[in-house]
Amino acid sequence: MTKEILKLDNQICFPLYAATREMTKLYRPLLTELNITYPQYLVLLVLWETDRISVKALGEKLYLDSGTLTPMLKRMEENGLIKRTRLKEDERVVEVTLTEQGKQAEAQAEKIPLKFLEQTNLNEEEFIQLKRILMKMLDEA
Amino acid sequence: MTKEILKLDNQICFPLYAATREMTKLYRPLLTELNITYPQYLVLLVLWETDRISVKALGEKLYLDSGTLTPMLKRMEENGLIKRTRLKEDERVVEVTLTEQGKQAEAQAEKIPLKFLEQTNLNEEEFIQLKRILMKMLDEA
DNA sequence: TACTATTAAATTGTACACAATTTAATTATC
DNA sequence: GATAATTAAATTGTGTACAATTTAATAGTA
Repeated sequence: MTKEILKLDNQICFPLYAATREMTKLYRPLLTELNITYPQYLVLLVLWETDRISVKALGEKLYLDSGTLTPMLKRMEENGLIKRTRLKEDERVVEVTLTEQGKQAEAQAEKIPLKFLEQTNLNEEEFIQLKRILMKMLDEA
Repeated sequence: MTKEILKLDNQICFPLYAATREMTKLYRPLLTELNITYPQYLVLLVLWETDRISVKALGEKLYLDSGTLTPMLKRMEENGLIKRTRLKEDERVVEVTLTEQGKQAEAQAEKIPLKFLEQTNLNEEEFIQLKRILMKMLDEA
């Protein structure tokens, strides 16, 4: 007899894991139009706000390390969305900036959040609660 | 000026994505003792309950396809946790079962859920709310 | 100033995750 | 009963994730 605590239905982290992947599935068709993935979309969200950012600072914002970011940013550079430049003042640092194409993608992306929301079955109250709890989880991370 | 709707802080899916990865980071040291990953842990949770299951049914439970499961199950088989057997009655189907070692791992795993909970900063009410909302998201998937 | 410590990216290697296709077996239909 | 359609896994190829290590540059210190 399996302990109740080890049953799949009693896990909290499994729905978290599954819902995240279902969520990115909803985004995927919207992002394919821009020829980007979900993590790449997050990088663009940051750059549309900040214009330029180091790989390290970007990693702190997105909870990703250079092992993930370096190859991903190289792909985005190849696709003409961003530029990677080593800083003159400190050659250890690589700064990421948007290309013209990367800047223009923002206009195209404007409709994504609403299109995503249309596909979900959560109401506003649930979104607020969900976000509050997830942010609290991330607080200690 | 970036539209408010495109700011990272205003996204709901980013905290979902980030919290999931932070959650698996908490699990990782607990699972390394058993020499398994988080998705492999989910497979074991299912098998501890059901004894035998087809790859297809497993995929439906975990929201994963054969492209992910086949290589993962092969690794688990190599590590001696499970066995993969083609059904005599229908040779298309591969059934997954636990080995002795896989069964015995359950005893070791019993302390994982509690150890995980100790590391989080959410209270019971928040866990209940979080789970309810995530399950609703998964309903439509 | 040499030497050490620290820091930021990049690299290496392993493991998901998933779209798209292929393979092999079974079922449905004529 | 032969053929077409469907089904279940496996395969192929691309893109994250992340631990661990390496490389190169800067900062700190005797």
